[in-house]
Amino acid sequence: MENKLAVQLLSSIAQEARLEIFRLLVQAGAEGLAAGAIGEKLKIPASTLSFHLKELSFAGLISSRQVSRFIYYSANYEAMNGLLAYLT
Amino acid sequence: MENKLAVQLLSSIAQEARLEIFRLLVQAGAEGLAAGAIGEKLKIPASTLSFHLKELSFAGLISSRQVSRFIYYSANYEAMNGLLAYLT
DNA sequence: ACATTATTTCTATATTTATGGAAATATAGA
DNA sequence: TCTATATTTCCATAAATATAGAAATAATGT
Repeated sequence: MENKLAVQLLSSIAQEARLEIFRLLVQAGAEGLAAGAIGEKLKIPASTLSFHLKELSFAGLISSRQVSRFIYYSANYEAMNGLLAYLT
Repeated sequence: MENKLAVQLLSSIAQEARLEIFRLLVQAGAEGLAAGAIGEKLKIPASTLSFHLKELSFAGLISSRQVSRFIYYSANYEAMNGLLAYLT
């Protein structure tokens, strides 16, 4: 992994809301959680949440899939493991 | 470890210059490196470097000790390990 | 087609963080 | 004490990031 990529991954979770979101998604497991459920659980306004989800997605730490009108987000363990490996 | 503390640690290395500094100090081992040597190696102006070193110190990721006119900085492995543990 | 619900994009604004020159401070040798 | 060198603090400025309301888009069932 390269420095810049590592910084991107780190930046994406170096933020309270995003770290909470990520950890919540880790707990949620493979099925993940719909955006609305995340926002409700963490009390984050929809547009703010969307901004953070985009950041995490862009960094590759989470992925999403559409289920009817909902968009389910789930944690990407591999990306996180890659980061941990780089830091060690 | 608590969320806010983790964010603080993450923020301190979620920055290109600081991640480079930290990694350089990990390589340097227990003896560490003087501020000037770090700045020279990484081509960072003194005042900018000082700012970043303060950030890393504040987060507890590095520590410093004075040796004559030099200030040697070294990596704090424990802090990093604590962070990694939290993220896993 | 319409109404409903979920999510995102747009936009402005606020806040935080980074940068580096100049001046100040600290340490030590002559 | 004077001088040289190392590092930090001060300061202004620039750049990046976060926030959230309002409007737009998307998906679905009726």
